[in-house]
Amino acid sequence: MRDKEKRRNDLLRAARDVFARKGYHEAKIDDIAAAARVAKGTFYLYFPDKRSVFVELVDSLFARLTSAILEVDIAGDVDGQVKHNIRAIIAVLLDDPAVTQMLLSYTAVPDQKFLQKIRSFYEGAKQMLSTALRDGQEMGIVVDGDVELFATFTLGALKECLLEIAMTGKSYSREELVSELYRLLQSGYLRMDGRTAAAAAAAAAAGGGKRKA
Amino acid sequence: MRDKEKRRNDLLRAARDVFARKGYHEAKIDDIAAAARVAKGTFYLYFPDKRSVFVELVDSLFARLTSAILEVDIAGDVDGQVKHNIRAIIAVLLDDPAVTQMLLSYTAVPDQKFLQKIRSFYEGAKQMLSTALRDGQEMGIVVDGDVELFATFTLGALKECLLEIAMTGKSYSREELVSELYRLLQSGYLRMDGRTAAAAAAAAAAGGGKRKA
Amino acid sequence: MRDKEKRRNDLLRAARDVFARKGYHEAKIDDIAAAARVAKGTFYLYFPDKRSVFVELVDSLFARLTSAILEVDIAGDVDGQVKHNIRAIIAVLLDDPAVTQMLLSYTAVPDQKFLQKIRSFYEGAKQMLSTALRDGQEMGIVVDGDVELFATFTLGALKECLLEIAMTGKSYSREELVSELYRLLQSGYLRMDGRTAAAAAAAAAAGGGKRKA
Amino acid sequence: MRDKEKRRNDLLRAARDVFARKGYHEAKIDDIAAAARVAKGTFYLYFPDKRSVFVELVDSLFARLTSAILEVDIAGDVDGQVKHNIRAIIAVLLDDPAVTQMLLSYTAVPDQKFLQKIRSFYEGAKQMLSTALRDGQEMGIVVDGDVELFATFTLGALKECLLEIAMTGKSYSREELVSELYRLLQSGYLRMDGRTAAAAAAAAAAGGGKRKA
DNA sequence: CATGAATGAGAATTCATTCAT
DNA sequence: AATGAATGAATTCTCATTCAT
Repeated sequence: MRDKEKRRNDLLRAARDVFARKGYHEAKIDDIAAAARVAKGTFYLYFPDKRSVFVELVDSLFARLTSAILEVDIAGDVDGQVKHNIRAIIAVLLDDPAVTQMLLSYTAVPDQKFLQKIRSFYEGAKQMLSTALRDGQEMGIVVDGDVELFATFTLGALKECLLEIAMTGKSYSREELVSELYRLLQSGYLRMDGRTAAAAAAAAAAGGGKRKA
Repeated sequence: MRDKEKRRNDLLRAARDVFARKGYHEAKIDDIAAAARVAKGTFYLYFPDKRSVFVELVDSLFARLTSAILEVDIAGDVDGQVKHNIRAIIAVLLDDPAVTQMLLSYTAVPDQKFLQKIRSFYEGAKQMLSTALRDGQEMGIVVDGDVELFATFTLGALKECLLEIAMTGKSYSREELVSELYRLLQSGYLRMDGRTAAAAAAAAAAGGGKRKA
Repeated sequence: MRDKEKRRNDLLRAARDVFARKGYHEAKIDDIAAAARVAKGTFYLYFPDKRSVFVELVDSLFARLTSAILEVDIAGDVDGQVKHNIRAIIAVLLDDPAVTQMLLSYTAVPDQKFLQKIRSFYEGAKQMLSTALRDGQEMGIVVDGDVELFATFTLGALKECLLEIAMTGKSYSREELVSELYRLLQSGYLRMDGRTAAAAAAAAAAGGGKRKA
Repeated sequence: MRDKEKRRNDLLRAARDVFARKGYHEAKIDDIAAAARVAKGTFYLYFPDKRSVFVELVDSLFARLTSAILEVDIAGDVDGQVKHNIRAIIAVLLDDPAVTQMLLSYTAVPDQKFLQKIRSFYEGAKQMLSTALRDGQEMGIVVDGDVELFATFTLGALKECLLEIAMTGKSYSREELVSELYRLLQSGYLRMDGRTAAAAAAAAAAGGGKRKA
């Protein structure tokens, strides 16, 4: 049992490395098996096919991302909670730069169906953010304008930063990164005079907060 | 004579559509030939191999992008020039959403070498922007902080907007888009009091202005 | 008419050169047409297919060889006639080294069927020679032994000499070559005391003489 | 373990037969695989490509030929050693008539580079022989004349004999063949009065003896 | 007649997946 | 469970041949 689990993880890790290094199509089952030091056939004892390892890797990153993000409680220390979320996202993604790269760069995706899945993830994030920003506008803490454009803008900025780190291995101190990103969000399109509203928008911008009226 | 040119364009267009629809690896020569309503062999009369069509498509977008951008003359109407550049970039990319998608999403790139090329393009853009922002800091019109991070942030935002438009076909009026983007740049990390300085930084943000003094 | 003939010859010559330079399979119709400075389609106005040009080239060499060789008249100057035949063979083959190379080296033959044809040509030559040698043995001017082996030996020697000349372009003076070959034939397995018998065998060795009891 | 070796040999043998029957270009991987009763892909588990099987077949014959030939020691029983070499060459070539055919007839060679290799093999043999004959002339046991021509003549004779046997399957008793060939060499252009000198030249003619003093 | 663009059958090679050991 | 040899569908690219202009 423990052994099976271990072997499976070995394969996942091997696959992740090979995918990151060569991209999905250039990564051969032979490469993955070799990297995991097992025979090619063994791969198929743990995964039904090539596609499924890739999907599992990205899905697991999705999942970690989702569970790392805390729902923001407006009654509490919003500022801190937002920073926590940013910190958590960064931690999750930077802990797995190889998969982050796959997720963010779209590079080497198994097929159109999977690409669709990634897109809808972003689409969902964008929707959440847009809604939060629209609320912010009503509260007067977000400047007038097309909130969907604002959301796209924000998401793109975040993606690019994380992608660069994942790809170049450039190592900002995480705390530095968190505060810089936070500042950019704040001094960006936000014109806040109260911390609550700012937090609401920022939390949304961080990608995972569930708003509460 | 004219016929050959036309046939070549048919093939380019067909390839572009199939690449956009299926991604590089899923696009088979048969698909491209079928889309162009010619036999498979005909494809090879116009292109040496599959890779080269893809490269040509993206290269030509690069070229159009490069030639569309005007060098900003600080002595003149900087504001207008910057807006012109944003407008030009948008025009070029939106005129060819399929290839824009390939360029911006990195989706299914033929090989590592080509991926390198795209990356170095972005790297170059980021460098230009960073330098401009650093100068802006000296002039006091850009807030203190890591300019490379600012640059990454800005580029990502721009890419995401254009990518979304390219992929969803969402049709902002171009003028609306230009002014929103411009405003986002301005009200972002920029803290300007004179138009010249703002223009300088914004021009750089637009990706192509060469600063003078 | 004259024009058609000329164009046909241009193509034959072009094909010969390309075949000699690249071998049958590497020689493309495009190459031949280009060498003849005509369009690819034109080739097919003069030859039904690729194979047929090759066959025609070799067949024509066969024909020239056959017609160049004089039947030896035992009553006359046998010595001179034999030398004439050797001279003629050499002249024919060295005048067309490219095709000689094809014929002799078997290099790049269109298919098994054609190879068969070349083989049977040699087989015939060998049979003629064997018969002549057997007669020579009866007359006591050829040493005892396996005449077919002698014939094979002789033919091989002749082929190798001509092949080398055709391939390396080494230019013996033809007269020198004739006398050396003649001497080799004479001082080889022949042990003659009368000129008649020697002539009979030598003529046969030269490949074309029809014996007369 | 043993199985892999066996499968590899099956493929080599199958390839050899198909090459001999159809020639290099007409031999398709499908044919070879079918002859070995394996799937097409299996071929590529044992050989990187079509060319390499061909090369391996001919190279291995080269190697067997080279290792079969003993350096002639002039102090010993030269006559016997020369006969041994002739016998060895014949044994090697007749044990593998299919590959002998490929080697000797040049039939359908994979490419120009490979042709070059075969040619340089013969060129080397010719050079060795020429040198030996030149020395023989100085010793007065080889008639005056162009030694390169003599060498070419000799090599051609040898090749033709072996080729014929390989192709027709004509089965001389090997011993008969050896003595006939030896006699032909001796009673050919050689005019010897002592056995040593004769042996020296003959050894060279046999293709592999290195002369001493 | 000449042209050369178009064709598509055909070949080599790859690699995900299967399965006997 | 593990192995790795075998499979063969799938894909790219070639080039002799055709045929509309």
